[in-house]
Amino acid sequence: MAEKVTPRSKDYSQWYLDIVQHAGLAENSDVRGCMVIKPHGYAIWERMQRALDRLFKDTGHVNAYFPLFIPKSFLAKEEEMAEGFAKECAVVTHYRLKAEKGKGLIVDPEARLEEELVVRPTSETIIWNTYRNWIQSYRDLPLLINQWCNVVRWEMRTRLFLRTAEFLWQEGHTAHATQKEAEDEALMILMDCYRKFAEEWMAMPVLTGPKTEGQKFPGAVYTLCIEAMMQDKKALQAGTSHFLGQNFAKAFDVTFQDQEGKREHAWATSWGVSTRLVGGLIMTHSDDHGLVLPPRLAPIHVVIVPIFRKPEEKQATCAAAQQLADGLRGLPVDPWYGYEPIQVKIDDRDQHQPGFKFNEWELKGVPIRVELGPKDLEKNACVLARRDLPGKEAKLFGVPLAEAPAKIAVMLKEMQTALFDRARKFRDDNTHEIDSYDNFKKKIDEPGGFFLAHWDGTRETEDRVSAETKATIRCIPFNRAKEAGQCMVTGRPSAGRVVFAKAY
RNA sequence: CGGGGCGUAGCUCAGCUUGGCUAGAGCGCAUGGUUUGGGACCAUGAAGUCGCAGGUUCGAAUCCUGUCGCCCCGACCA
Repeated sequence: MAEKVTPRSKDYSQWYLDIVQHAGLAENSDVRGCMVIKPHGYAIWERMQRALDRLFKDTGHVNAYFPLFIPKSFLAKEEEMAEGFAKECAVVTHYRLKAEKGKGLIVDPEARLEEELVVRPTSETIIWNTYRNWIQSYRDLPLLINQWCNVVRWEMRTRLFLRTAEFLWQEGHTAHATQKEAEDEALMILMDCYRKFAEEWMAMPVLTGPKTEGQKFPGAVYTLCIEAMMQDKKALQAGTSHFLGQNFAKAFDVTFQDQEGKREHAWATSWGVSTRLVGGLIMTHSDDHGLVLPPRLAPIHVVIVPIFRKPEEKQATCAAAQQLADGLRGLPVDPWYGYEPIQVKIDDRDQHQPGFKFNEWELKGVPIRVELGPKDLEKNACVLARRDLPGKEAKLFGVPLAEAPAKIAVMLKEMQTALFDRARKFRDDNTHEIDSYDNFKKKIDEPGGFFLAHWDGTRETEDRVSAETKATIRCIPFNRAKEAGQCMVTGRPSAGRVVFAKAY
């Protein structure tokens, strides 16, 4: 058997690249650092978008669109942000090319922009500059806006989905009349949208809590995050929600009159998740056979492989497959599947043998495979295989065709739960309390994982750990035990344990 | 940006050390036939500016210089 996927145990990075390539998710483009998202990868992102968009809408947000280009002076207005993003901005300096004999196209030196434009690395500045005109009164608040777009951050080192120079994301930007309302918003987005989406749709368990001062978003008062553990036990920041205080309102002079007629600066939040989630999805569930997709995000839920050799067998099995597909599509539409009927594919290609098809659909991560051959038809039955339970042993034989649609619907839900439970067990099994820094240094690489340790709360200590071990504080979990202790590095008092890990 | 590795057909790679005649293989692809319950087989065929640009040479995939890109490690990074 020609194995296409490098086993995780042999080379985790190569395994990841193999999955991305062989499942047809994305490839590197000829533009440095920029990827082409292929149809199967984009379909997953579309399903993520749809679920997230619904969560945002259900919590009162609306979509809008702001420009790709940001005047350099806007970016400069919020000092922390300017500093944070300066090193990774693409800049537009000219607005015209010209054809020159022998040289082809050259940048027209006559066409220099009066003010250079930055390709958005994030849109707080252009949006708050716009909000100045939109916000006059407390009656204009809250303003709850999201946008789906691309952003560019000129990264030194890129990895498909996980870190690319251009990526797709959503960024929410809200304005509020009070500090409390803005803080509630940042928390609500984190817990009711991001955590909920990660756990219930992606089946990816996440820790929730604030970042440390050193890890927060430039321009934020504080940053909340969802943080997940990948199968190599490294952490992935999967989403962030920022309380921005009045920093941007002040930088862009956004004020409103409150009920007493007083002028106040508006309070802000911003929050985002990106195509990085696709990388997280891969690294949470997939195995050495290929991609494993949680049913709620799978572009195809069920593939039916009719098995035949003679034309009359093809005719019979394909007809049965069609009938089964109709049965599945005819199930009551359940928002659980992503706001549309179950997606079914019949693979009736006759240039490939069934075994080939089984492997191919496993590589692509289709949650349920139905095998339907002459022997099954004799019994009016089919064979069901769940993607996360590989091997012949796990197949369900002799499932009556009449019962298959209902059975498959149940299996999809069971698989979703099983993936989440397995991922959570993996994370919990690889999360350790630790009190000795020497011990920590020994264990951070092998076995690795999340380490719950006391920390004195200082930037210096965090930087020292980072410099000495490459591990960072991923999050100060909301649900940590109330347990005073001593910093594992300095021995100074600590209010509770934080999560140290190596991260993507 | 520093260290290392690699760029030859869509993919994986051989050939390079020691320059030479028509640049190869496997997979994939096309056509025909036999097959078909876990990656079938036979036959025929299409497909490569040897990453790019210079240079050395009678002659460069092969040697030299430069350059671009990818991968790994570091630095950097929400």
